[in-house]
Order: sequence, then C-alpha cells, then structure tokens
Amino acid sequence: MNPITPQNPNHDLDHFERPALTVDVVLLGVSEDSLWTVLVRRAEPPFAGKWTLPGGFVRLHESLDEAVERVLSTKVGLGDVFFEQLYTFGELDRDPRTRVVSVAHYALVDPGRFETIAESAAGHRGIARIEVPWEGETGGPVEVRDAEDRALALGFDHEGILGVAVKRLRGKLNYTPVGYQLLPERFTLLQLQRVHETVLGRPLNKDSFRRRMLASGDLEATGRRQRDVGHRPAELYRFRRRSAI
Amino acid sequence: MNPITPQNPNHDLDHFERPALTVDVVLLGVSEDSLWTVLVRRAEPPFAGKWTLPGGFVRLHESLDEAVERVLSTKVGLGDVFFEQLYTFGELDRDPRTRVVSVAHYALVDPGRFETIAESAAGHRGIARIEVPWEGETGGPVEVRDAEDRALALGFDHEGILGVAVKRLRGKLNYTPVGYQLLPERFTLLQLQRVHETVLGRPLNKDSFRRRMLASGDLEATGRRQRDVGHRPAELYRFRRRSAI
DNA sequence: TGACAAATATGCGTTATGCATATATGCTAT
DNA sequence: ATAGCATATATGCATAACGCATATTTGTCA
Repeated sequence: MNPITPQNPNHDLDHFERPALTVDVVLLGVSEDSLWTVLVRRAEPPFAGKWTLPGGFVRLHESLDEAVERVLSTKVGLGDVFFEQLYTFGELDRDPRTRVVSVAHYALVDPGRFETIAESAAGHRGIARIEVPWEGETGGPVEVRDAEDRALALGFDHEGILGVAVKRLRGKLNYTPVGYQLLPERFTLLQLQRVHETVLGRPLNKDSFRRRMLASGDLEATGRRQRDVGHRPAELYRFRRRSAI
Repeated sequence: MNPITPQNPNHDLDHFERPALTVDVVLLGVSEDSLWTVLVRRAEPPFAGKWTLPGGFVRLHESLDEAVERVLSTKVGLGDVFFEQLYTFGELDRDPRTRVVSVAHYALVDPGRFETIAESAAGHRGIARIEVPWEGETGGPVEVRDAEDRALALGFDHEGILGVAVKRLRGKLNYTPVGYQLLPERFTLLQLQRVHETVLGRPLNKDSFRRRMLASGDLEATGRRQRDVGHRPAELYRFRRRSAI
C-alpha cells in the first residue's frame, strides 16, 4: 500500500513511471451477409508479422476521440467514421514491452466505405479485412480465420477485445438504432433486417421486425423506392435524426 | 500529425510525456428510499476543499481493478465491494495541473455496509454521503446538494461522471439483476422492488415486477420469512448464483 | 401478357403486462 | 383470546405485443 502522501500530493504526477495509454479500434462492417473487421499487420516487435487491431498511443495534447480519429485516418485511411468507446483494458501483461492500458473503441462503417477499405487491403499487404466468426452458442472466444480458413492468432489481447466489441454491438442492436451506421443513407426494411440478422447471428421474424422498426419512430420514409430489383420495389427509409427534445 | 515512425517503434514508449492515468469510483447505495453516493473532500489543490469522487493514480504494477480496490480500501475503508467499469474520460482539460485520463467505475454496496460508511462520515470530515438527486425528466445534468440543501459544485468533471453512473445503473436494472448488490443477502420481493424504484426514480407495477422477477430464474426462495413486521411476513429470497452453463 | 419475387396487408392464437379483486397470515391492541 | 390491521399472495380479465400463417399488391423479366 503506497497512498498518495498529503505532503506531496503531486507525487504521482511528477513520477514518470506511469502506464502508457493507447486506443485500439474494432472497425466493423457488414457485407455479403457477413460481419467483417479490419486488421493491420504489425511491422515491428512485439508480435511482428501478427495481425492486430489498428491502434496507437494517446498523445499528450489529444483527447481519446481525437486519438481514435488519428488512428482511423493514419492506419486505415478513413475519416468521419461513427465510433464509440467500448471498454478499457488494463491487465498488467497486455504488452510484453511495458505496462500499456488501452481504451478500446468500436467503429461502424457502411458497405460503400467498407468496399474502399477492401480495395485498399487488396493493394497493400499491411491491412486486411477478416470475417468475424460467430461466437459459439456457448459464448466461447472468437477464433479468427483468414481467407484460406487458417486460424489466425491476433497479437496482444486483441482477440478478446474483438469478442467484447461484437458482444457489445449485439447488445446495442436490441435497444438502440445503431444499425443504421452499417447501412447506406437510404435502405429498405429488409436490408436493415439482414444487417441485424448478420450481427446477431440468428434469423429474425420479418413481421415483428417491421412493426417494431416502424413503431420506434427512428425511421422515416423517403418516398423513393428501389429500382431494377426484379420484383415489387420496397420503400426506401432513412434514419430520422433524433430530435433533442 | 506525428505518426509512430517505423525507425523507432518504441518512440512513444520511451517518451515521458504521456497522459497520467487515474481511476475514479462512484460508490452507490440505497437507504431510506434514496440513492446515495460517497464523496471525499480534497485537501490539496486543485479543487482543495471541494467534494470529489474517491480516486487515485494507477500505479505501474497494478491492474485497473487493483487500483479501484486500493482506492476503495484507502479512501473509503471498504474491501470486497462489487464494482464494474463505467467509462473512460479523456478530455484535455479535466485536470488543471496536467493531462489526466480517468477510468471511471461504479461500485454498489448494501445498506449495512453503507451504514458503516455513514458512521465513518459522521466521524471524519473528509468523507460524506450525498443524496443523488433525480435527473429531471429531461435528462438534464445532476445537481448535487448537501444535507443543508446547498448546491455543491463537485471538483473536476465528477458531476458529469456521477450522472453517467446513475444513468448506467438505471439501464442495467432493466436487463440484469444488478439490484441484488444493493441489498443484504436475504430480502423480500417488495424490498427489491423499492430498490428498483429508488434507482429508477419511478413507481413500478407490483404484480408484473413480481412475475418478472420470479420468472427470471435469478431468485431463489430461502424458505425463511420476515419476522416482527406487524403484518403477514413475506418470503425471503436470495439471488441465485448464475450457473455458468 | 403471364410468371415471378418480394413488398405489403390482414387475421389470429399465444404470451406479457397493468389493473382490480379476493384471500391468507403474522402481529398488535384491547 | 380475539378483532382488526397491514401487507403478502393468488386469481381473473382486458389490452397490447409478438410469432406465425395467409392473402394481396406491384414492378420486372421472359
């Protein structure tokens, strides 16, 4: 026990032996009825050559949000992305170099933007999109596999962070309209349902999904309809900006 | 923009100009149909004399959970308390001395333990329990008042953190059985309902509350009943330890 | 012009919820 | 000892939400 002494309240402030602070970002997108995330390959030790979540150290003069925006811009080439804080991981052995505490975030992008990441991934070798596997019904740990279906051991504790992010997103879908961040501006009810089903990993009842969504007040009919779909076109909706009553 | 250079990947690790890291704890308890929290009076600048959440710097060799336990033990004299991480606050101007990022937690204690804190508060002048006001229906900011009903400006951004904690607890009550952390081991259904009502700030329907709780599978009848209550005594329940199936 | 596929609408049984009412039971005052 | 009290507990019912099945509508394509 080593309390802050009243004699020197700034004891800890002057002391340089403090944990380092990072942000890590779980970037998620839905495409082809699968949930994908974006990983970057580490060039340097520790975990050189391993795939990890995009992340970086928090600078003295930037907020956590600014650090996330810098990471997304620098490492993935994205700006203006929706993200929220997920959880802060502070176990002692997360990083073999030294003590590092990481404020994890999850970010959501629509299919169009995710496509640009996929193209970027095709060009560079240091970035990849990986299909997020279902957690087993048991809620076991996520096991990531690459395009050739080889098990992929992520660096640091990032596999655990990915699992927490997916779990959080699934929970959020049940009581917030966060799904719209995974869709283009205009979308049909069935597209929205498919996104929910993809994230949740289970089929949803079409009628009650429609009723709930329309009753929620979060959706707004645009008056436009689908085109060239080979069947009766559906109404296109957009998410209503929540009035700040 | 000052990216981590591949030439020196440990650039930031070696650099001492990193944010300081603290934990702050919103300690909550229910008593007399009110929700209370525990504040400590700061002895030193900044905010000397102001009331703040108990908190402290995270040491290099302790995890976040260990830091919280140390803070609860050192500043409030409590051990073995239920707590969970709340949110990490990282705005630039939180602390006038230097950049400080705080991982906020909320902790819940039963009335018996809260009573010991209240006694301790009566003895020492550096600790107090404060009734948490309802947020208005508008969800406006919490305004803290002391026992003499004087407005109390908390130090740092702790008023905001308190508001987030109450909001989180209210949300959690709707889908998890956290309420039992605010009760003694054995309790009646009406006591549990009163706790929920106190936290949520609104009356609940007795019948559907009973039905939901009994159907949830979280409760277990102990076979014992209340004593000396001047009316028909109620069954005493305890929370069933969730099997890890 | 008709087949097709999905959108949209309607009906209905099941279940959850809110409310009202009736009965049970330990304690207390007389 | 007993009547009355306050709350626990049980039952019934109207309403709303939900899952499921079925019918109808409407662009597109062969």
